[in-house]
Amino acid sequence: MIKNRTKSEDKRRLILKAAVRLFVEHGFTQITMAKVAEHAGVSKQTVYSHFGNKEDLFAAAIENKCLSLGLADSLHLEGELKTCLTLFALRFGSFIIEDETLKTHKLCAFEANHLPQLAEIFFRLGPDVVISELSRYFAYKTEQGKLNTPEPRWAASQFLGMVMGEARLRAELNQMDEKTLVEREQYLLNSVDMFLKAYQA
Amino acid sequence: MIKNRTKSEDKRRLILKAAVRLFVEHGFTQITMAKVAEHAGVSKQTVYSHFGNKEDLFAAAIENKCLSLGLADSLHLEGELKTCLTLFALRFGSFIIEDETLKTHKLCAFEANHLPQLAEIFFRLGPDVVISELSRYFAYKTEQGKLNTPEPRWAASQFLGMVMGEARLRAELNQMDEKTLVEREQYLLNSVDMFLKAYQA
DNA sequence: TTTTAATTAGACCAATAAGTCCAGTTTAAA
DNA sequence: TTTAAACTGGACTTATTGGTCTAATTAAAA
Repeated sequence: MIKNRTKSEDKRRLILKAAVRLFVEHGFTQITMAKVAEHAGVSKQTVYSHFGNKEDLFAAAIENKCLSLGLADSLHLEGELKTCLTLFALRFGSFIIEDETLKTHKLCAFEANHLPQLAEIFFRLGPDVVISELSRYFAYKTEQGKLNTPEPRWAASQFLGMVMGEARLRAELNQMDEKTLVEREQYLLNSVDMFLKAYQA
Repeated sequence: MIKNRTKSEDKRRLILKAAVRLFVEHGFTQITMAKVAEHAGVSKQTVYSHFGNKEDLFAAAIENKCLSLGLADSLHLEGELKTCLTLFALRFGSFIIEDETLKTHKLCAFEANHLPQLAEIFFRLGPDVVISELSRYFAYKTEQGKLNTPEPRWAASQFLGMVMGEARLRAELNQMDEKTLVEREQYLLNSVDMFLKAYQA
């Protein structure tokens, strides 16, 4: 079997790295095991030694990708309320229209039907984290008397939905246009104002 | 060549119908031309006679599906403001978590990379219609003095985002849970209230 | 050094699928 | 009835791919 020898672990990392890049860019069916082996600079047999079959390799690759997307960077919810919401809106608003984020999301959503575990991983490491963190923050701010959100999870859901907005719909379908993009920052600031107008205590 | 003879047109419709059902359910790569022919009760050659190749058949099927999803049913924006928004939220909120709607959306988003025309069709017949109609309605209500939305398209974007909410994210990834589902109507009513609190004149 | 695990390159297998071809049959128009 | 278009079923070609097997090579541990 495979132990944690240095060389072997190196190969494993190379394979995973290549798999992540190729799968996220081109999807499950378009990528062959031979291509992964080639891009990893490794023989096909070695790929099969480390990851038993294509589906397992795919799942490992997606999980790895989800963890490395950098979602956490958007989640520093500290400081004064409005500043905090604004910062989150701008950061997370950029994050969700990034090419890598979108490709991963679309891939997981699409393959969700025949690989349920995949969608579960993505949801748990992605949307669920964000909604939960935001809920917690809103509950806290309500407790502090700064906000009035009796249902923090609903408020989180609403805020997230607004931050996505038209830009997210367009980006997902490769229909982003100049107008939506240059107006995006103003739109996000406006959404924060709108949210506070409805929920500020 | 193929004229508009009755029998021939019938066959064409049968093929398209089968293609729509199969492609939407299982995606592009999973469906073979032989399967389409079989489900349409037609020979493979006939499929190729009517639609030159697999990609053309796919595009035709998706366009057909987009037009028949029944989006328009959500778009009767008439009557008193709050009633109208509530009705829209409930109808559209249901529409976007329907299985057929989701499958079509995910398919188009996923195939958007290598079939750009497809994503364009979907965006034009789907999201774009909704945002535009809602914008128009908000502009009108602002003109009437009932709302105060200086940027109607932003407000539309925000309202749509809220209507999607957590349920949409979950449904897309097959992670719908009981709680989110039974609370959905209350959530949508709450979103209408929240929107009006921020934007009612 | 010896031995054992890991890797490699490439042949190989079985299955699948897009698209073509064709001889014979059905359909419908003239 | 004649004729031409449309359809059928199935064989066929060509190409791809997931996965296995093997003999030879390399690397590391004992």
